[in-house]
Amino acid sequence: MNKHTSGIQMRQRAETKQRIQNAAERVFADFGYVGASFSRIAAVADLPKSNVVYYFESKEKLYRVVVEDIFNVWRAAADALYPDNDPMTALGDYIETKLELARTRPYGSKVWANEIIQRAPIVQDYLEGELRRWTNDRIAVIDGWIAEGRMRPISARHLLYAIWATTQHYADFTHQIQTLNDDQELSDAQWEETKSAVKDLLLSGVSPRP
Amino acid sequence: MNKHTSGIQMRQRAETKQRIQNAAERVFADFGYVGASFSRIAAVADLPKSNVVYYFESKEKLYRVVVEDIFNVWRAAADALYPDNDPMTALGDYIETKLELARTRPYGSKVWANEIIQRAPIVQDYLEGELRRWTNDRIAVIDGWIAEGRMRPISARHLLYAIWATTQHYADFTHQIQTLNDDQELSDAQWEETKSAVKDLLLSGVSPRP
DNA sequence: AAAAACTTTGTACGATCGGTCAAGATAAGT
DNA sequence: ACTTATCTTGACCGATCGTACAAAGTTTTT
Repeated sequence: MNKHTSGIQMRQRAETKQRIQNAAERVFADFGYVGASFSRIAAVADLPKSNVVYYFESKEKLYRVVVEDIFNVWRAAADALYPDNDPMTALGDYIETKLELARTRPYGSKVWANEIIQRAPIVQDYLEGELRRWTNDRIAVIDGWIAEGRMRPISARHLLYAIWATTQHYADFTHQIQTLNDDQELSDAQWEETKSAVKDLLLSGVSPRP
Repeated sequence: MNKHTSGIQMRQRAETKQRIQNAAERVFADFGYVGASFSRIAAVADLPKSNVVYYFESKEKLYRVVVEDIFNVWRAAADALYPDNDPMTALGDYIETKLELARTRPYGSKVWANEIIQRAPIVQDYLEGELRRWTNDRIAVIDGWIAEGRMRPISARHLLYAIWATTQHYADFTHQIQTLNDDQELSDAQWEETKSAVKDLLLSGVSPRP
C-alpha cells in the first residue's frame, strides 16, 4: 500500500512530479491542450515519455493539476479584499499582487486563459462551484464598502472583471507587449511603472467624490 | 489564367471561401491552432475535407487569413482616436465599438488571443510591422491631447493596454462571464450596462481635474 | 536476505493528423 | 462543338498522437 514512505522515494517523487508539472505548464501555455504532447512535455522535463505518463496517468489529469494550481494561487491573492480593510488599499494591493503573479507565473495564466477560451472543457465544475461562490463573496465585500460610503457606487462585478482582464493581460499578452517594447522584456522599472499606471487607471474612479 | 471570371464561379467561389473562413474562425477559437483539424473545419462548413484544402492550400494560410481579418476589423475600430476629436468622446466611442465587436466577433478575438499567447508563431511580422506603427500613432494622438491639457497626464500606452484587455476580456472570457451570470448569455440590457460600466471605470481618471 | 512495492524505460498499437493525387464533374473561353 | 480551366470528391500516405504494457532496475518492508 501507499504508506507515507518517508525515505528517498517520497522526496524524489515530489521533486519529479513538480518538475513534470513545471514543464507541463510551459508546454500547455505554448501549444494549447491539444498541441501539448507528452513527448514535448517529457523533452522539456528531460525525462522519458513513459515516465511522465507514470506519474500523472493521463494528459487530462496532468492538465487539471496545472489549471487548479494557478486558480488556487489567484484565489489566495484576493485575501486583501476583506470587509475590514480600506477599499483603496485593498484593491491596490490586489492589483499589485495580481501583476506580480502576471510576471512570475505567466504560463499558468496562459493555461487558464486557454481553458476559458475553449469553454472550460476540463474545469467547468470549478467555474460553477468554487469560482462562482468566491466571486459572489468578493462582490458582496465591495458592495458592502459602497453601502458604507467608502467607495463611489460602481459595478463591483465589472470592476472585478476589469482588474482580472487588465492584470492577466500583462501575462497572457506578454509577447505582444514585449514586441511593442522594441522586443525587450519589461525591466524592473517598467513593471513598477505598470503597477502604478494600472492602479491609477482602475482606481481613480473608485474613491468617493469629496 | 485567373482572369476576372465574372460568372457563376466567381460568386460561388467567394461565398464558399467565406463559409470556410467562418467555420475556421470558430474551430480555431474552440480548439486552438493544433487542435483545429481540417476535418473539423470541413464538418462545420459542411464540405468535404479536400475542398477546404483546395481553397486555402494549407492550414497555416487559412489561419493567417482568419487572424488578419480580426486585426483589420479592430484597426478600423480605432478611427475615432483622431487628434481633432474630443478625447473623452473618442475614447468612449472606441470602447463602445470594441465591446460591440467583442459581442459580434468573439471567435476572432479568441483566435487572436490564442496566437499571442503562443508567441505569435504565424503573424509575428504583423506585430513588428503594422501593429507597432499603429500603436505608436495612437499613443502620439493621446499624448497630443495630454499636451494640450485636454486630458489628465496618464500613461497613454497603459491606457491602450487596459482598453484592449478589458474589452477583449468580454469576448475571450465569455464562457467564464456566462457561468458567473448563472449560465445565461448577457442580455441586451446587460451589454448596455457593461458598456457604461467599462467606460465609467476606464475613463473616470482621464478627464482633466477641474 | 527474500519478498513486495515502486520506479524507469523501450516497444507497440489503433486513431487521427496535414497534405497529395487522380479521376470525374462543371463552367468558361474559343 | 470542342478545348481548356476550374471545382469536387474519395482514396491514400507517412508522421505523430495518447496510452497500454512488459521487462528490468531500485527501494522498502518483512
